[in-house]
Amino acid sequence: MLRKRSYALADQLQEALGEQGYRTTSPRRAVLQAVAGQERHFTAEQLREQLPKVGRATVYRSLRLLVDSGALCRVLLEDGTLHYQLSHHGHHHHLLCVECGSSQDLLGCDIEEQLHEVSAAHSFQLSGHWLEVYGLCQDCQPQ
Amino acid sequence: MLRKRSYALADQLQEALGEQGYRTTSPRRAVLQAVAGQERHFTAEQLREQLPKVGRATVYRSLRLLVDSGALCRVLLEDGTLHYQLSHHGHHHHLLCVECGSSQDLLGCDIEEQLHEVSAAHSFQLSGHWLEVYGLCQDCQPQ
DNA sequence: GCCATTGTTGATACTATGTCTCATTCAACA
DNA sequence: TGTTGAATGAGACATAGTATCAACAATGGC
Repeated sequence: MLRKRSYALADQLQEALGEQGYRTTSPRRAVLQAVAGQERHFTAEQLREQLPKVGRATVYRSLRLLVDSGALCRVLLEDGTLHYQLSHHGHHHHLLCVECGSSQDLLGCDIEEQLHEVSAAHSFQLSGHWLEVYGLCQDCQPQ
Repeated sequence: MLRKRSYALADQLQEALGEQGYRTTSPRRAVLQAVAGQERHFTAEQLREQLPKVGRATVYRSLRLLVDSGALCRVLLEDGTLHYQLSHHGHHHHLLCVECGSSQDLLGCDIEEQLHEVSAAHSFQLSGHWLEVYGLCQDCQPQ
């Protein structure tokens, strides 16, 4: 079931890359399947460990492709390490649990709007931003 | 004038570290003076180039001390590089100009409050966050 | 199906940005 | 002034990538 979904997702990613003119190669497919099978955010090296037959450079290149195409997003953990995560929505932020490492997408928030206002007040023309939120998810809070 | 202010600032930083039980050593003083003389955010390596006689490890250790003590804050640029910057205020965020590299502190904004609300709505117990804002400062905007 | 084109791969070297180790030095205090 | 433990610095190590380039292979035209 999960596996089935992973394959479907991998195919979908593959197709998206195809539409952008990228070729379908077997290392690429392996990376996509591994990415599609991740249940939470992961590092490039973690992914690489799961793909011993794929070259390091290829793993990194594929990750970059996926980030550029919007299928993956980068997540900055509190310890400064960069992780990757499947991105189902457009631009969004993460609620990262510092205890169990889970992450929730932060939706329905008008932070952007507020940033625009504050920027305008500083005569600053906003073009982008980076936001990560750290804390404890419901399951990790003391009752 | 600037130089005078730098020295005063360096002394102030030194004193702050002293109060926390750290010793006054000459490499440390050199780092503090270099930090105090920076006009904008800088990388560890940039600082190190200005201190050829101080060991690499010492520069990094001093930077960490200053960040921990709150005198410096880390700034994540849009290209992913980590810079440091004198921190006059408590917790705050930066408006970073992607053109000229200047940065303004983001004050008078109730992002934190809003984050608390949104987190609560997700049953998430917020403990910290990281926010950087990118764009064009007033001087770099096409009139 | 075969070939030519050109994107892709992977081994490896390199870069950037730190941290760790440990023998030596030196600031602070008695 | 002597003692002691904190601090230093040279250099090894770690992490997270990027660059190079010869070899390979996916795709499209024939």
